[in-house]
Amino acid sequence: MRVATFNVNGIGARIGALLQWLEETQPDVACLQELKAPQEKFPEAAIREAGYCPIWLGQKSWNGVAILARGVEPQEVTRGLPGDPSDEQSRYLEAAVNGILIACLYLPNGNPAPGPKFDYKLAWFERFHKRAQELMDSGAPVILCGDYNVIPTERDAYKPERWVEDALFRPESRAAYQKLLDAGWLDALRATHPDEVIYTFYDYMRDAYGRNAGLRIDHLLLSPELAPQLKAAGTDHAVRGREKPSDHVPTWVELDWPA
DNA sequence: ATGACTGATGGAATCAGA
Repeated sequence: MRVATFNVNGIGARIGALLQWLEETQPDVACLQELKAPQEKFPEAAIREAGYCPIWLGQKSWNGVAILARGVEPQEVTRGLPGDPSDEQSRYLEAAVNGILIACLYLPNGNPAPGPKFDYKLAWFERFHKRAQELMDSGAPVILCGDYNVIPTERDAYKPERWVEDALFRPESRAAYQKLLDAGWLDALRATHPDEVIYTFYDYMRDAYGRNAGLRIDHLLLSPELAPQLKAAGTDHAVRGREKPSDHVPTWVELDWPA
């Protein structure tokens, strides 16, 4: 079973590239972030024609997440990150697919830091810690995947010294990510590629992709129950080099699990 | 420190992204 995550940076602008990628790689589950579309503008028909059943949480202009399952309806578990009813940003969805609990997240960017946006990021992270622990305690096989907006370590940035003051790389952000790993979640890409330079984001500006000036900020974290089933993980790097690409690269895990 | 790119909104210029 293959589970992928892809920050599409606008489902409207990216529908062609998304359908091509789905057709080529046939993930069993695809988690999408940054739909940048209101609920009613999600291209449900086109995605169903491609063989995928979607659930989604939209929002005008910004954010927005979706979970697509190939040939089966995702069973929605949670809509929106629990813990703050006043939070109106569409950044979190959970669904069960083939007996695996899939959490799709788009963690706040947090810049500029310090400031209210960084405070929101850290508060969001705390709520996420709480929810992640509940899921782990349930004993179910779980994948937490999406755009974490965290550069975990120095090897995950092309020039780490340029990011030390940035919300993606500040000590608070890294510590919050590390806390997940300490709790027992497995960073699937790093686990399967301990020393490799792997990036999942390239800025549109100054030919970042051509210079391989990237960041690794999209992550798939496996619960201890699921970790032994990890067979492979990687990125669909070439997708970033096509016409009208997202600035993020699709990222995936392959699990020894019946699809 | 700034700018360059891109998408959405709204129908120009601005915000947000990372």
